[in-house]
Amino acid sequence: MTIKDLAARTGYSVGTVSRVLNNHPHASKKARQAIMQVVEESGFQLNENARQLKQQHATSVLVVVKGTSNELFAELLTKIQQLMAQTSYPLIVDYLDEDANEVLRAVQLCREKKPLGILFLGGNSENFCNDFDKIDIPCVLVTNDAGGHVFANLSSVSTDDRQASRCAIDALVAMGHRKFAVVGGDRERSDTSILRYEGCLQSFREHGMEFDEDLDYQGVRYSYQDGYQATRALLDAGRKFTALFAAADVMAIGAIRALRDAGLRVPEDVSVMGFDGLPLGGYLVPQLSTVCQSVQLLAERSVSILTDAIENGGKPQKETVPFVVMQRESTRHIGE
Amino acid sequence: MTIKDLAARTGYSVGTVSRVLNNHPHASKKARQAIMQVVEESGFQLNENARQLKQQHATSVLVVVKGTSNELFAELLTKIQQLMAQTSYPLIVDYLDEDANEVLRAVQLCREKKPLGILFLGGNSENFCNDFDKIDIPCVLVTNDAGGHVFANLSSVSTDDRQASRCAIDALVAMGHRKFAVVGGDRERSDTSILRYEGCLQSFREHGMEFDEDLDYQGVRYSYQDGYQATRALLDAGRKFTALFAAADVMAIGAIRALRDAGLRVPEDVSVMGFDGLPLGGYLVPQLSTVCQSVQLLAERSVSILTDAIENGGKPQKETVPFVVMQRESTRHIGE
DNA sequence: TTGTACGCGTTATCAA
DNA sequence: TTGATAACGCGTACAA
Repeated sequence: MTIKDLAARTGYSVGTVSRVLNNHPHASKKARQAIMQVVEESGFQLNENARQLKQQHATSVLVVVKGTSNELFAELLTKIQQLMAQTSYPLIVDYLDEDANEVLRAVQLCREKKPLGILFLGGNSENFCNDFDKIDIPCVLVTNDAGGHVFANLSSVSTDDRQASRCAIDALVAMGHRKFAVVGGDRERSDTSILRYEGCLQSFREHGMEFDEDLDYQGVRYSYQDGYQATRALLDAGRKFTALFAAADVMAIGAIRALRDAGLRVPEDVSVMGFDGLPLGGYLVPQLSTVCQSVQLLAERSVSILTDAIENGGKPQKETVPFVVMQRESTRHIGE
Repeated sequence: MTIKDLAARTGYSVGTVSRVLNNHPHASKKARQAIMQVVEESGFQLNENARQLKQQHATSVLVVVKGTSNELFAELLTKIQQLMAQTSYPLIVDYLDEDANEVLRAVQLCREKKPLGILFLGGNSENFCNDFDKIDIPCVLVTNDAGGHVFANLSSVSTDDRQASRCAIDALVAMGHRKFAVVGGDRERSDTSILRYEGCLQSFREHGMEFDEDLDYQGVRYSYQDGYQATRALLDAGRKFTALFAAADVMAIGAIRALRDAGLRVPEDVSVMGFDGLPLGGYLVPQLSTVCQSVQLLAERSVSILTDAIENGGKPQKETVPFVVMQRESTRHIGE
């Protein structure tokens, strides 16, 4: 079934059929009705390949997800899909390994799929520096700040990671904690990890607290297992701390298990604070105290900025969305 | 950059260029070298749209994922991606809402993307009955049994859900439990839920135990929240039980929290057994006892069966993969 | 308002 | 082994 058949069946020409199908002007009401009638009946659909070959670009929006088992991104993606469902842009989702180069992948996908815009869920600054100039469609970096870049087609929507982790530490300090351990990401390669770490340091400094950057920090991957092992390493090294800050909820969960395996109770012996605000955290025993990112806002603003850029050539925005430090059961006040 | 340019640059014709690019015979070594040389230099890539328009089908495999926040499927997908990366088939992943019709969606995607085969992660028997005859490419239903269907292009790879949940209950009975509650899925609409429930009933019957199908069973969605609320409902209704079986780990986690909020300890007061074997379960306090599905085997067999069907016209298979009942910390022996 | 005809980049058929 | 050329299904300038 092609527009040719459709033309034959309705007595109109392919030109008219095409115009009707694309809602172009210059088609009579009568033609419109007659053609749409047959379309409904037959469930006809335009051939996307022919269409894109002709138009030289798709009508779709691409989502590049970095890291394949990331709860936060999964949630974000769900929200984004809901929002995009209200537009006419089909969504193409592409998953990458955590340490793959998302920008090069995007360049390739641009050639293949010719999307109208790209949403990056996670990303590495270095990759953007090196190769983003090869991309010329509107893009939004979600959960990462693009502040350092000057590209005319790159926006970003993120939580202020530095500020957020600083607040988290501040909150723990306010509860009387003075000795900390931090389980975070790779300080060399992950922008997010660097910012969250810097936030910690800033708070430590302001409160005049000691922190051994090598011994009290563990830079690992964002996973249950790495959170577990990092905490174990801290304990094995004999580090003493009353509070542990994990730069992601999944690591916090691994950390809690490691503490418990070492005979320590949470929060009685050690307070644990996570980062992200995954729904899961609210069902754990103890409920996880955490820095809650607003998935809703992150998704809404990203989609809004991207569609605006696509449709109206909107200028790139660098936005930050609010966060909340949630004190639940895995942290507690300790005596002076 | 098109094959025309490539032809011009190398002095050969588009025909020869196309043959070289597709590894067809009848192209001289010399031509091959000259052309590939320029391809390397320029990073040329064939236009996928033109290609598929001409060939009338893509070279890709489609994965239809039912339910957008399903940990098990997320894991499965990761494994599948790894396995497929070793083949030449690009993967197209499509997510659906839990109660959308995956078969109709697949029919639509077949028209749009013309894939070589489809992997269904989750699916509803009824939908397959009604509309699967509209699909004529090889398909594999993963985690669900297609035993009831006779389609010549539908395989399945799954855990024997009935048997598995029966074993889970058997294990709890062996630990001395006699009063049960079950938090499962919708018995009306989800095949998996029905099978897991039937497995429970079978074990109850064999051990001559009482179970009130209406009062001791909660049919809800597979989520933390629904697990929590279902358990709460059981407690509010005054049901007494020493063991709770949840048909999914996520529900078990919600259940444990609900028990604890009601002042009950796990496993001292109530033993809780989940289903799926998510990695997360091993890091919880208490570690979750569960029926562990083999994600590895599920993925391997599915991919293997699908590629065999695509490449060699292999006949449809209905396979079952082994499971393990893992006794960890959320279940315990109780006295007679 | 409608119809005709060309070209998008590729593959495949047929001659050479 | 190669080259010319006709499709594939669609959008659109141009003509009517």
